Amino acid sequence: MSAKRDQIEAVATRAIKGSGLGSVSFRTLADEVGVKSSSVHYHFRTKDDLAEAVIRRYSTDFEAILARIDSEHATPIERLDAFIDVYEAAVQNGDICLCGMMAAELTSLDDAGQRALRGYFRLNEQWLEKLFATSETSLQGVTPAELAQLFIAGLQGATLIDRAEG
Amino acid sequence: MSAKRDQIEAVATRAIKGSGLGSVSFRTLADEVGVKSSSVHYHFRTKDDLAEAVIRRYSTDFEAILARIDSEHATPIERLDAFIDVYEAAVQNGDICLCGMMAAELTSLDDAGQRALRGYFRLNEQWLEKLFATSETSLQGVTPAELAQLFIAGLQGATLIDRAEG
DNA sequence: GACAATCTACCTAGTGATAGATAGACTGTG
DNA sequence: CACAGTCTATCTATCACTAGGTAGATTGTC
Repeated sequence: MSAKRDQIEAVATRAIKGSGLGSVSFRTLADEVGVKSSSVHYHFRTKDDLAEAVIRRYSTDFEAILARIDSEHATPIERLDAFIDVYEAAVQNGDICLCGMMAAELTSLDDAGQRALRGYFRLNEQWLEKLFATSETSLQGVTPAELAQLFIAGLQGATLIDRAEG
Repeated sequence: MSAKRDQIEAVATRAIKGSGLGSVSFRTLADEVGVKSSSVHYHFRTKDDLAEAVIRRYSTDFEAILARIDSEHATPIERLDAFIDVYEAAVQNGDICLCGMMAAELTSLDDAGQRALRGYFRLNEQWLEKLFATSETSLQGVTPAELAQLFIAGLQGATLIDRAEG
């Protein structure tokens, strides 16, 4: 895993968060990193490859964050607080979840990209679902799975709309 | 307001809902309507103009829906149900809120477009806020305005993620 | 020398946008 | 009524530019 490849992924991630995959080109990417566009193609054969790699990286990074939360906090409530803090910190930072951004561009992703994106949301949901299941809190008739879905939907929607409204 | 212009707006709206403003071109739009791209430019001088017009139209259409809900339903609970039904029907229909879609593309909109988009979300929030304010239900320490924001964030996020997960 | 990484130089296809022309409907005036 | 002028809506043709992608030469390092 070369350093340049990492750098390209990082720059691409930031750019996509800012204005979506559609407005990120091999040329602008290359310029920012300081190489030629063909060099970007060397590391990521197609734009679909780039998109998938960026989602995968984001997903595994997030997985690590969840693991850290689990190890640092014991109770469900503390863990949930820590989870929300991650999203809130991003919003405060003017940052948007990469995958929330790309959910809007879903149809312009190839199969592998769509699968990777689904993986990220499932990762979120399953973690939250386990959390809600172990918690004694139970709202009338709402399953932990439903609650988990509701939760990330709220968070993702909030980050998007927050930026639109300021 | 010519019929062709209306038709172009309608086709553009559907296309943007499907895959965003970025993947809608004057040419594809023109082909679908059955005219030349220059004729689309006649009605909408720039792409920014087109985007703004589409958002405005969507917004006023939605305003009419809210007015109808107000006139057809008396109690806050019934009105809220009717509101949710609108979003749920859209999701069931494989449809995504135009403005939720464009919230992701916010930065590629010009000032007028961004203002129009903000207008849509404010329209939603203010309607919901008034609804929650008149309702006797009050969660501990949550203002009607906050509740309204939470609510559309959840709905918007849900429509986006629903499509990603199926 | 082999291999990884980067370059130069190019291609094809598509973009938003503009210029200039034209057919037909509308409008005001003598 | 008739005619001149004007407006609407569309066309053809083209612009300058950017997109993703590719072939082949060059460089540097083990």
